[in-house]
Amino acid sequence: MARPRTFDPDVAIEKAMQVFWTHGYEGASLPDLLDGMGLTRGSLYKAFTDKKTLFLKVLERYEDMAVQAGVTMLNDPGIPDGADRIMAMFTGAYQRVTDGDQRGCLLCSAAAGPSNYDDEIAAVVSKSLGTLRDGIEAALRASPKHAALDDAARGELADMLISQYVGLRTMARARIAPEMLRNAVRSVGVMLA
Amino acid sequence: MARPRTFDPDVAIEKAMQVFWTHGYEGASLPDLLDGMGLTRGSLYKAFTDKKTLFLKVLERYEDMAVQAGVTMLNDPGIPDGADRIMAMFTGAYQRVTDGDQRGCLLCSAAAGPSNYDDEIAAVVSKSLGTLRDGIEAALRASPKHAALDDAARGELADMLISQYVGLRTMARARIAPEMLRNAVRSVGVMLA
DNA sequence: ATCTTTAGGAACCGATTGGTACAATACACG
DNA sequence: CGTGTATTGTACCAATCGGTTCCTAAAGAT
Repeated sequence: MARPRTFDPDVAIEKAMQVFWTHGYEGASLPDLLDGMGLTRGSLYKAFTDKKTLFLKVLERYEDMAVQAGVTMLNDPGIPDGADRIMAMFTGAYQRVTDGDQRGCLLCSAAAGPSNYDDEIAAVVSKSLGTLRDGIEAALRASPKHAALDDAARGELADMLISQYVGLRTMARARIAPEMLRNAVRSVGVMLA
Repeated sequence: MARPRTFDPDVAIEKAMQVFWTHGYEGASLPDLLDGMGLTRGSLYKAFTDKKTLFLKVLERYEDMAVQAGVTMLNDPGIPDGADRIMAMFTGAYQRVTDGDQRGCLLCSAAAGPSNYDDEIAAVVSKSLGTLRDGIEAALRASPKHAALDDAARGELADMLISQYVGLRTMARARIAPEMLRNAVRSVGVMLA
């Protein structure tokens, strides 16, 4: 019909995700995004409406990617004990820091930032964190030690663990001493063991 | 010598703290601050140099106020068991949310935001979180159940608890369902009991 | 009363913010 | 081979950003 777009919206969102991840929502300027995405204003606004809409799309993508990866890990049948899967998630978070990634979690940064005054962003953040929480709960059910707990206690433990995860990744972004993060993870391991 | 200033720098910083607390560092504009502090540009820049310097002063004030209040609570001799003091801190954090304060923790927001690219801010954040962590560790020593732990294990537990606290308050800012926060706190209680 | 020193306030600064308008462009289809 | 249609890129927009300048008002010191 007409001139086709020369960029793939999916990879554009992927690139936008990287920009938001490092700079945060408010910290990422239009030039930052255009630069990182490799397109111009006209294309961006035509394809993604505006900055906030783009960010919401990025958050959805983050959910489809990072959150789902976490849930998959939490359901990994290759690790028989669900508690071990949870620990894999925590040690993975610590591993990221030692690998030099100190951007933390996009979701957690969004939680601490714009979600406080923007309902739509807050809703997406809540939903994604809920998804991860449910993954943790399912993993707990697949752990002999925690399968014995009653539903309420197990649910509360899942809530605590998701909160622990948010804290860990938030502190990672603040460049807290890595040993502190490692120790926290270790202590989670002791608790779950 | 000369004309004295008509405002108290201490209360000005206090007011600035409220503005930064609700809007975050990047989200708080100069007009926001001038409005909230009740003074004009000339006075602000004369007294506090610039926005970032003001924010650093605010963070110090936050440490002197909120963090020290936490540490005091963690050392409260009126509560014999240190674990109970820690629980008082966590239930207090939850209480804030049910009381309608969803601003979370200024320190945690700073951790998720500017501390990622600003060394000075990151340093103050780390220091304050470290202070709180040490308070938790001391409280653990004053808990019969945890006094028995070896130093390493107790220190790791303190690291985990401060991370838990950061996560809790970050999620509060994202307006996560309050029951989730309450459950997380409950689960911490189970763990420490 | 006068001098000195500083606070206060408003006008102003260039840079940057997110967003828009529009003309040039390039492809698909008749 | 036009022709229509959507994309693209650029120029531009008002508003706001954090910060500076400069003049006046005010008050303690002498």
